[in-house]
Amino acid sequence: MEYNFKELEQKHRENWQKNNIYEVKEDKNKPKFYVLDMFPYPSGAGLHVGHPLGYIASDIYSRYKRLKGYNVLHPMGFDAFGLPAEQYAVQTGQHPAITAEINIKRYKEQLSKIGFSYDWSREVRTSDPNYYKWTQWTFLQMFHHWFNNKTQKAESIETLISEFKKNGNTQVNAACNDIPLFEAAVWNGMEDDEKDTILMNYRIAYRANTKVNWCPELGTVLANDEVKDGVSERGGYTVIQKDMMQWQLRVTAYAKRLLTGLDTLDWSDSLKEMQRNWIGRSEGAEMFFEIKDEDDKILVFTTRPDTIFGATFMVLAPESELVDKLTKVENTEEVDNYVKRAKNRTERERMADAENITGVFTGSYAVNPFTGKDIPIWVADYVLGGYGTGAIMAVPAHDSRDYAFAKQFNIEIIPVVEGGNIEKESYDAKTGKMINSDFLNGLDVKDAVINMIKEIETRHLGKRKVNYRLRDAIFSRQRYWGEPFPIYYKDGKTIPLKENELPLTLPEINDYKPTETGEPPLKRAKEWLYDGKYKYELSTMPGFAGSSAYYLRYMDPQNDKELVSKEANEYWQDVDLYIGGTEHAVGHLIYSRFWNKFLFDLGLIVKDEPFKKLVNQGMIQGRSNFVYRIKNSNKFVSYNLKQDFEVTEIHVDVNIVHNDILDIEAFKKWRSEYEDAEFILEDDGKYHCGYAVEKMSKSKYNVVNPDDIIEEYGADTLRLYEMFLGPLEQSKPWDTNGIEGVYRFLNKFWRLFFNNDGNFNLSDEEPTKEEQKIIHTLIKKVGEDIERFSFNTTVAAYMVCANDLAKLKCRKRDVLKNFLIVLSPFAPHISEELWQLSGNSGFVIDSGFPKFNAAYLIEDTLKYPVAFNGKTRFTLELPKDTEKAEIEKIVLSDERTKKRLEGKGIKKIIVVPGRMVNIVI
RNA sequence: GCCCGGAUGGCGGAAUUGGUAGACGCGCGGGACUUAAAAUCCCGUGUUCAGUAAUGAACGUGCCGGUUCGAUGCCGGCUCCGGGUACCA
Repeated sequence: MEYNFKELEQKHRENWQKNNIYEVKEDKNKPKFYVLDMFPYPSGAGLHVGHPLGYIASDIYSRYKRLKGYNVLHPMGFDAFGLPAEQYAVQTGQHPAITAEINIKRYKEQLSKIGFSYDWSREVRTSDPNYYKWTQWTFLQMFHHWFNNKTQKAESIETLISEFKKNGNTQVNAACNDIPLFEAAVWNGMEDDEKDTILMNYRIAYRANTKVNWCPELGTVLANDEVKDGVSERGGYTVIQKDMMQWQLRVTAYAKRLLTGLDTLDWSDSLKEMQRNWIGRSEGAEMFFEIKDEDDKILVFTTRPDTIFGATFMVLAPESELVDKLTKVENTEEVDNYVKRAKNRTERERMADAENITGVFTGSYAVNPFTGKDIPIWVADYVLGGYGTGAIMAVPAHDSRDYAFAKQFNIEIIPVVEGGNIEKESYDAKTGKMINSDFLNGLDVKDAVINMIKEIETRHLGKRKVNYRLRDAIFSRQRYWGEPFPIYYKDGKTIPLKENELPLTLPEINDYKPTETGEPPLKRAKEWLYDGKYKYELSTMPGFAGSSAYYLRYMDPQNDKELVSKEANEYWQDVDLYIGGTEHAVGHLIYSRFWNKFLFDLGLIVKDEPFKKLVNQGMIQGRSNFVYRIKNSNKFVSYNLKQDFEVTEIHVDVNIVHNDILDIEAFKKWRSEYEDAEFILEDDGKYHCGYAVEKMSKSKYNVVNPDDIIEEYGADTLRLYEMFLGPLEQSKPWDTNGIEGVYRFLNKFWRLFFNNDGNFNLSDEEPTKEEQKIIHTLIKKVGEDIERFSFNTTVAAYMVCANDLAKLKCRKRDVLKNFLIVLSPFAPHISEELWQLSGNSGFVIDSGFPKFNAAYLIEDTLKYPVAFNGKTRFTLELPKDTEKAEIEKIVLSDERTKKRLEGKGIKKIIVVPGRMVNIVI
């Protein structure tokens, strides 16, 4: 019987589905295990061979855990809101819901062929009103809560109101916007809309004026993580800074918890580091500098309070409110021009221009509170409005940017830390002894910082302060294809919908472009009003809204009363294993953690962190092939002969190249222009192509479609080969050439179950000791390797085992049963077929992982490598329990040792029992 | 610039704790079976040198240096590649 993968794979997939074997329910008798993939955004292009890598890995782990007796939750769904479907809608007028539906269908088709063990009954789609009802609901909760810094928790806005009634806001320590203090009497005397305005400054979901990344081409704002190098991540369009009224989420309130929480997670160091950098905690002091002859003060943040004695000037960001106040009449024109120019520049221009040092003097002076000296106040764009206080004290001797500025404008440079040579450059290191610094002189930098902060606090100049780089998340998008805000506006007031009014569904419109006046597309929905009268919020939520809590929804996807029921959440708790790409390191993975912590504060879920362990699969790169056309001709020269000609390198479709040999006939048919192409071949009569590893993309003709691989080799081969390519977390190129190897292995494995006449035939004989050793080595290795996500070596172990058993012509039922079970996480179809042919009942996934028996692996003898000066020269087989002295004796009496020792004395001999022998001569 | 990874045969990669470097697979070379091909099976395959040969020797994990009886792995200094991030005070 042949290994007919096509037939058997389809048969079993249908059978699995018919029997719902991947559906799971809460089961208190079994330990739970939750394995999650980052759900895909279904694009029009479909899957290429790089996409399923992580899905295959998580599927293997899920199946393995299930074999080990766990109740495994392994769901899949679709992130269906988003920009590409909307842009397609703008171009063609096709409703994005239709585009999304088509793409999802295609994705599901492709995914289903790979044989994943998803519980599709739990599928979620972010664009489904029954799903986004809960996205809107969570938003409302954020609207109704504030963050108490004292308890480090979100609390109901009602607690805040009753506190205002009693004491005003004087004793409240909240994560909030800048707001003046007021007493209870003032609060109680306010009109309702005044109160609303005040409260808006405290809400976790709040609406405020802020500087945003505005992308004119896309007609929408973007979050910081959606902007890369000053252009939009999607599309690469210019992004400018603009002030706008926007909904925002107070992620910054959670900065501390987001940071400390990282220590409890089993994530890669690089990923944690990325999050730490993004959160950007820096410790220092905030302090005031008095203005000379004025009543005003400048508040600055510094991480180097120890260097205040070297602060010889101050710099304001062009955006700073102080600029106008502090600019002297005679400097007004110059400063205004400078500020105007700075404001009109895009992020990108500012970055490109970073080496150009610019700035203008305001005419005002501040007083250095420690030296008493007057120091000039400048405006320069190297100080950012959005970080710290938008103003700095500049210490040119110990900050490279201040140094460059001082050199440019001839400002005094006073060294206050011993170390560098400030003639040439600033000395930025935080080590050395203080000088020129009065009471700090002689102290180390570390101690000087502590002493200085103490002094600043005693003299009431300022206080210790921790600053974060993290910004609140801008939550409005001026687009159509997203979740509507459950908010309407009435008489200037912002009113949330009630829970029973959810979901607020997206209305139909006839044109998906922004309006002529630049308002969001929802403006076109004329009849879309609350109670027929009041305007809804017209912007929609960003992409990360729907993906921030989908892992909770999978626990209880059909619940229409709650986001997730208490029972379901208490059972499934959190994600034990999350697999996905690193591109979400600072976007989705920060927002999700924030979202989760918020829901945790409300007591709705039991875990503070959503993703216990996270594994980032590496990118699968493309492997492109090239042909070389001789210039001004239609003649192509083979790779190794091309140096004799002037040639153009041309990408050629990898699907018509095999082992870098071009299929010339297929090439001629590929493009009409190549129909009459001529070729200069090598001695072997073949055309050899060049190759390069680059990103997989259509334009490089190196895209490989998993459907084609499955058609030719089957899903099991695809699954094994994707894992065999290399370590999961590493980037590696896809090269279809190697796939024959795993395909051969599966055929070999198949043949183990058949006799010479090709009939299925297993023997019920007792396995020999040798056979037991082979299979138990495999059982041990597979368990260990899967646990540490070393899937490429697992595949190697299967091959070794199959080779060994084939050599022994072993057809023992006992042995092969274990083999097919341990293979089943990687190759579920073939395993299922052989499981059933072997006469077993049920499905292989419920068979239970075989128990490893160490007794079969015990050896009577050990092979000792004998090394001379650390280089192994021969090996010696000795009984396992040979004593150290005995080993030494045997080694020394060996002929080969004697030969090596001729004329030389032994300096030392090292014997490590059970390991090796090393002789130093 | 800063932070985090990485570099091993012609290629993808293995070596789990400092103990036989190159598992497994691809490719390549040779052979068996076959009228032939495919499939399958067997042998060889890091480099260099010596030898008719069996075999033997030297070198070898990006580079330079160190620790150690012993280093792909640890330490110091570089080079190159990938990723992240940036006038963040």
